Amino acid sequence: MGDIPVTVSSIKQAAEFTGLSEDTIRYYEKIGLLPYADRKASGHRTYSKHQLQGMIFLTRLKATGMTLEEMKRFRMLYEKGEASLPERVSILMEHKNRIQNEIDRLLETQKMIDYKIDNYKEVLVNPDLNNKWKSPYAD
Amino acid sequence: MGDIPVTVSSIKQAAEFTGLSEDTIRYYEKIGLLPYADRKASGHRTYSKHQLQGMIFLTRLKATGMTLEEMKRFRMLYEKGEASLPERVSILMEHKNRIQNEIDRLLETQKMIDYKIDNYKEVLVNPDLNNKWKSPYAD
DNA sequence: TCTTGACTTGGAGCGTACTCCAAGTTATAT
DNA sequence: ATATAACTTGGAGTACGCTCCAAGTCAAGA
Repeated sequence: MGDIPVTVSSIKQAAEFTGLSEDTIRYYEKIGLLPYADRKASGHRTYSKHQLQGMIFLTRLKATGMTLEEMKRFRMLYEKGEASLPERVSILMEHKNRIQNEIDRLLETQKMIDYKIDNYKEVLVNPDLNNKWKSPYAD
Repeated sequence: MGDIPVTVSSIKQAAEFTGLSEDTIRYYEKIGLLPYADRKASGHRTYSKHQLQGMIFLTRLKATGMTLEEMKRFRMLYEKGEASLPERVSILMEHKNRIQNEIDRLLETQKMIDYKIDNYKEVLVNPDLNNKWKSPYAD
């Protein structure tokens, strides 16, 4: 006995679930980032829970700076099956490293902003400081 | 006695120092994100250390997701002088919050990637798991 | 049956942030 | 003096990631 395809969602529901717009989902399919979706007899797209979860994962990758091209490459590897697992692992690890670098940069900038806010607050309390003492980033 | 203008850098040196391209610096000036730069008699742009530091600060804001429009607004306030200090502080604090949210999202995604990599590694060790047990994000 | 809303396709258009180019001027090294 | 590099301007073009539209089909309730 074969699997029963559990294709439950319309594109509208998929959009609600993933936070993507319907247009964006169609666009992703058009550029090959998402596989050609199953259609009902009417031609309307239909999505399984599994596919929706895959889409959510893609949105996480996108939200953390992966380009559509890289995501597409990742999906292509997935389609190739198990033999591509090591390469998929290395793509994910590389992306994780990029995320770490991004976090480091964000933390540094937060510090810089704190420093600048402190300067601003000192000037607010004692405006004379504004011209007498200029720190880096004090402008 | 007036200040001696310490305008030392060419646009090329400014580009090297800030990591922006020369074209980008000219573009920023064109859209009003950077003030109209001082020129030498020849018409060539010239930048002071102070201006270079301001540019570096802008690159930090940009690298952490601030749009050129927001940065422009920040600079406009700066031009208005001290009266705009409270508003500048609030812009910076808001941006700092956005950075924090971004950091949180990045950390979450890192966790998700770790989870997925772990699944992949289990499948690599025992390929039978690939079809028998599908976790979320396992595709 | 009729109407309203959801969906389809292909393609055009858009916002952001550059990036490149042409034609001309200025600076510098030999 | 001359060649080469650096710079100027205005404007056109590009890359990415959507977003919108027109014209038509399909679905579901009154």
